[in-house]
Amino acid sequence: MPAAPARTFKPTPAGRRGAATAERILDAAEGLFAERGYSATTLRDVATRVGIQNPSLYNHFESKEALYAAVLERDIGPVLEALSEFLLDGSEGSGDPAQVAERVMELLARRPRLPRLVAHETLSGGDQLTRMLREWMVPVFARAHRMVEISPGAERWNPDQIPHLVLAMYHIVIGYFTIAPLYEALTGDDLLAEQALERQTRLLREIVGALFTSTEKSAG
Amino acid sequence: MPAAPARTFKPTPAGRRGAATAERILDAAEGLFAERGYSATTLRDVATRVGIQNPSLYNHFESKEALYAAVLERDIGPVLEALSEFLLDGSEGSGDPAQVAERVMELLARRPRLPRLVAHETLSGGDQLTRMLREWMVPVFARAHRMVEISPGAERWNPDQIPHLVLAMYHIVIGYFTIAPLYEALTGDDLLAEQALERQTRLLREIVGALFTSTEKSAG
DNA sequence: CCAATAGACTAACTAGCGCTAGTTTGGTAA
DNA sequence: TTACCAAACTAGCGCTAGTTAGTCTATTGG
Repeated sequence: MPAAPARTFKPTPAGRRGAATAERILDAAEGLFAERGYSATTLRDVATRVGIQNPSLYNHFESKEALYAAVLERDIGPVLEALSEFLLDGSEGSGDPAQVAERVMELLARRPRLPRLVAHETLSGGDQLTRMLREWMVPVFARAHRMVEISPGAERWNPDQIPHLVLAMYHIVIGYFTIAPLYEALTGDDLLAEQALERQTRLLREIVGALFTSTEKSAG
Repeated sequence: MPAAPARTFKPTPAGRRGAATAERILDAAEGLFAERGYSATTLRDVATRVGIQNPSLYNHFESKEALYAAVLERDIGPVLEALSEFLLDGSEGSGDPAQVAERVMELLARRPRLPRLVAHETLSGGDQLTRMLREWMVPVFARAHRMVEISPGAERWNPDQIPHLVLAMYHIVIGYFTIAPLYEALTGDDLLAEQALERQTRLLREIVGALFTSTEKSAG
């Protein structure tokens, strides 16, 4: 029996149809939190989107904060899991920045709202950032840092530039998903469409390739 | 009533000491809006930071929205002006992506809260983005797009990848300033310190150099 | 079949928001 | 000095937020 993860919220055991409603609530809340951020999202909006009255939310989550935490956990959990699995299992290219970047794009493309949630958090949560985010962010960046250090072409960079380089790659990826709604509003193009996502993945591959390869090209 | 009293026209719309207070209000509001975003910032917080009572704000700004608009305008205006001046006057390197990027870094380093304001806007303002932001964002991106098209090494990119490339550069720059407070909270390092800003500028120069140069190096 | 209960509802509370009204204060100019 | 007025203050209104209490209903296990 695998150890149950620390179930911090969910006051009610949630019966059969209750579990389904909880899921719908999470979907609605995810969308709204991703669009507007925590404080601009009201529970009445969430409830309306679900099609219930707002006090009914309390049958499934004990507070707005708990709902928010549940949304984050549901989204971040699988991504982190898949990512660290990919990184740890020593499968081909798990140490190659380009392939890691590609994998991240793949994972986020399936949860395109997560980057916006993270962006809202990193914007508003300067000091009091969600514990969850703190917990994964530091190790993930540390790992990326190490990966860059041992990548080909690392000698091009000053050691103290590597954190900046990692941040830059992070922002390219997160920023892309984050700006998608605005970009569509301004230009009409959907950055989350399959074609656009492919373009972005290809671009990312080329950028990483251009930055993490010794100046002479060594195709493999 | 006639009796138009001599009343020499006022140099400032607000009285002498009033103008100074308005400036302090703008400073305080800028900080809070940049930290927390619009809806998470209360006028009472702003007033407290200024050291006055919140109704006094209405002696200087007619509403929260007006205050917010004033903050944005005060920050964005000079940057846009300086930037378009640099781009239009045909000074050396005004068509060189690396130098433009450097100039942008310079401008933003002097107003490090502006990127956070913009980030909040682009995150929350999907549909109802501030008019101001809409007005500068599209032309700025269009100009960047054109610059990339005619830059050396443009043949490396598919035409439909160029918008993505521009976005990527945008996100590297904006993201850097945006994440600074969080980064400091997590690592203790201040990304807005002079040294760090220099490192970032150098990094940006190298990244742009690696991406916007024909594969063979042609130093000039 | 009935009692238990998950899960919806309505009603309403409290806190805090943006904002207004009316008053006081202190510097400036006649 | 005195009149004026920008700009501060205190008090509080109306509204909406998150949250709680209590009720009704329909599914379900014994």
